[in-house]
Amino acid sequence: MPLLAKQISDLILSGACLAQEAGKLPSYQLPAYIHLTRPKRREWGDYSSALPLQLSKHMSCSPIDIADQIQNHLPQSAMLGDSTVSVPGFLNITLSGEWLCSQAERVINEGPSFADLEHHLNNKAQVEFVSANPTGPLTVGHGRGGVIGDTLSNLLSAAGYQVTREFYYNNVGQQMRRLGESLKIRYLQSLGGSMHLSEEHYQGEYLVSLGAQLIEEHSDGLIEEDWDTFKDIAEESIAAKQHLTLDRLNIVMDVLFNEQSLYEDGSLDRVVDKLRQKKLAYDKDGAVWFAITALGGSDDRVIVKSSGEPTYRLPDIAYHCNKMERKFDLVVDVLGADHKDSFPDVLLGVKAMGYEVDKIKLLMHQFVNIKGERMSKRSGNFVSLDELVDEVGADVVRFFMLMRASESHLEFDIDLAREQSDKNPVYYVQYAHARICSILEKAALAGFSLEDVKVDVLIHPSERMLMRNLLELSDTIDRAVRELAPHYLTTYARDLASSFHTFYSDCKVLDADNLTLTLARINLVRAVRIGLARTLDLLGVSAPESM
RNA sequence: GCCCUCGUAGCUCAGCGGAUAGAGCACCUGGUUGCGGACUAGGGGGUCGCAGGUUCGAGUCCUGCCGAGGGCGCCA
Repeated sequence: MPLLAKQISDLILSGACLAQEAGKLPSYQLPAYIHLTRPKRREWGDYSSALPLQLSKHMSCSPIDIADQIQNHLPQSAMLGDSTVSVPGFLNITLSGEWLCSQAERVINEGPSFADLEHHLNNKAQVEFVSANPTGPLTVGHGRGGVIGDTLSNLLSAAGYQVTREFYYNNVGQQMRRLGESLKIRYLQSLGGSMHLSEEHYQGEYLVSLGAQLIEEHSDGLIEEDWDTFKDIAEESIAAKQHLTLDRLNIVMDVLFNEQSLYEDGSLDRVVDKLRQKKLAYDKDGAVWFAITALGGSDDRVIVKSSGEPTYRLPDIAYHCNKMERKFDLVVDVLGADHKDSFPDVLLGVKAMGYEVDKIKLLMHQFVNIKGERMSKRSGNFVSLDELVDEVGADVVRFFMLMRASESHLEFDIDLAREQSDKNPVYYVQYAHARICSILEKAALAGFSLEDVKVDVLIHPSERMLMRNLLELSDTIDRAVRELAPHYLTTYARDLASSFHTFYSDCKVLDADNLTLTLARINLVRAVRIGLARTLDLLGVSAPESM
């Protein structure tokens, strides 16, 4: 179905256009789309437009006159209930209550996809997220990126995109060497050796237990192996555990892309060669530099060290070129605040390689604080994502991670989430769903026939508000996709649940004395259940039938 | 020092250039001889960090300053 806001916008623009044709308004190029606001006061209707205020200067008319003329020329429409003009020049639209409630039938017929969009039906999107290196367990910060990326992917799918969820990891370079060394030292320590980790090494307990595990499996048979062998063992073990953690959060990747493959297929050399051809790469101090300043960037950067090893920038550029080769219409990098600074350099590199970089978007997210303490992987003293899921459960983690705008810091009070879990917003939403299920179960037992339902009996303000909120799911998906802002979904979920709870206390659904009203309300509730379940599904949160 | 993000109620935070700035928690007062009280109705509580600017209109856009976090490596 077309977006609610778009339909209203079209109505108002038609009215303005018709007024112009009738000579009641001066000719002036109208915008293709007008922004609507949701007024705070009920007498201002469901939607307001400030178009008359914006046109006033260009048309040399008073805003009120313009609003009056548009109102007089609004075309007939089933969805249009009432319109008013208010000072200083707003045009207010009230949706038809009967039309609103008639939409319940449509939602029921269309099912969970009722709010899906068709804007991007033949488009391909790729979302890269988490992208943790295989050097330790996932942190709560990775969890935030994971939930943001996965939910955004769900939203893109709902908007019509064919989505690829992708996880990129660096499995070459210095840090992997340190990982291998760290594990070897832990292994030797378990055998009674007196070697110690340096500050550069990974201190986490997970390598201690992995070292001990190696002794069970190989006894002292690995003593002669070098760090590279231990690196392979650690990488495989840690990566597997990371994906088990993601599984617990309902996050499953489509593609695991590793840095090593870019070395093996010659991608890195191709980037360097091409940059050299374009005079955008040069040699200095034994290293190869990327001439970022020549492209308008701040500083030139090394892409191949004097040791012959690439820095992370080169594979990052090659990887994004690879994404471009795969012909995605939209590429989203979900990055933590600590990694986002490299993004402009990568774009410059990809652009220099001859690709259109407009398709590549950044979704940056700030860190997560647990009880005010920042977590660090190297320190070995952190709350892992697994521990967080252990404490509060996957549903709460997913919902909480999306309650804040990505660019805001997120304070996750683990004690509060655990102790006062009754008051968690996620339960509020889930409770609404469970309540609905309970009602529908009773209705099913009563054996109502839903053949011939009259919707014009749904006249209570709580009923129309509930229906309006339900229909706004499409608009919410649209906006979340346009702005890459998956957190709009949690706000929407709370609003819809709140509308339902209000409706529930105002309107008794199963009323033995009024069959017509009962049937209409059952249908309304069935539609709301579909919308609520769909919203939770997009969030990756379960929709329990009882709790 | 330079760059990025944030600064809104006691706390945690929403807020799509529009009207009298909202929610949850906390505090206070009401509501089921009723479909799930994990609910609901209401109340108190605000110099939207500060100062300028753009605009008919700024919490929202621009500039400067202050504060918090992050980044500024031949680490990723």
